[in-house]
Amino acid sequence: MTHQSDHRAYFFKIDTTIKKIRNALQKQLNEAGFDLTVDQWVLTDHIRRQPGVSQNELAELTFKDPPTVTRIVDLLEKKGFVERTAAAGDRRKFNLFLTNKGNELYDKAFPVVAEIRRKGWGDLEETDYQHFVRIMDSIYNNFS
Amino acid sequence: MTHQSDHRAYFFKIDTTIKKIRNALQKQLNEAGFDLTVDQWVLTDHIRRQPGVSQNELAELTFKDPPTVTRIVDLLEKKGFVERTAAAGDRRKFNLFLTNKGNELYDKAFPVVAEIRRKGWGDLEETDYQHFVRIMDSIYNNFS
DNA sequence: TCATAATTATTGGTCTACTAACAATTGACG
DNA sequence: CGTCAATTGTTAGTAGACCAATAATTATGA
Repeated sequence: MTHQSDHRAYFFKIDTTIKKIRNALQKQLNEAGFDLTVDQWVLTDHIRRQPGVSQNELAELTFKDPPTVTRIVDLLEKKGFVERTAAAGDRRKFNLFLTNKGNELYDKAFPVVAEIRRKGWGDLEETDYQHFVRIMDSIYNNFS
Repeated sequence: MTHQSDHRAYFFKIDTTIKKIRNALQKQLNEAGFDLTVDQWVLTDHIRRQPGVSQNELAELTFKDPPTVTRIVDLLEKKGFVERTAAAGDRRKFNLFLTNKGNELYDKAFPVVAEIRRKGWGDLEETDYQHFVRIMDSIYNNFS
């Protein structure tokens, strides 16, 4: 990697790619009539898979900040998809669960999200995925 | 790519990687004492390389929205790094230039940004870069 | 020419990211 | 036990991303 111009490009390329994925997913969610943002979906997905998870755990799992999680959970709660329950044995914590409405939403939205994911990966191969993971992890770890 | 779990991961991995890069770069800019965010740097960089560029051109180059560009340019102008000049022949447009202060900032900040970029790529190879570009472009184009 | 469409930039509103500061609670330790 | 530190979650403020709507200007076409 001797050419400076190539070095400059990798930040830009990752940035534009994630924007494109987000836009495509948001557009699909909107067109399918879901009252849900991409990040709200991400939290919903984690709560579904790990019922009772706390907000701090959610922050670690999603690489979001605790204040960001607070606000997204606020919105999900206001929409009636998620409920905060006092955690047994620690009055600082909440356990998060999907409501019935939240579970219904999840069941309907999941196929839409899965389809977008499949579409984005297209006909890239298993070996591509290995390259992809190795390169992304390498960049990530170079900053850790 | 038969395993669903792998499919789900690529969005997440791109998202966490770009966050990590942004955080590292912002931290370096802060520690070096620059009054500049990452996105403000991105616009500054483009204006330096293409003096007189318009805001809409900047939006296309950076994949940002015109309103976002307006607001970032507002901040750069307020800080005295950028000036808007009425475009000759089209009173709707501005031509953007770096001020002397902006050029001085650029000269000082560039090495810091370049170092972070180099650090992030680490000892990944030229062939890795080719894989990287091919895979990112493929995902991008699958949504276009 | 003149009405209409397109372009350029802006403003307003919502959502997410990040920092800093804070309250409430819990844990650690003398 | 009682003080101090750490943890959990929240609020406030700034910045950026996106959508929708708008004003001003320019381009188009009957």
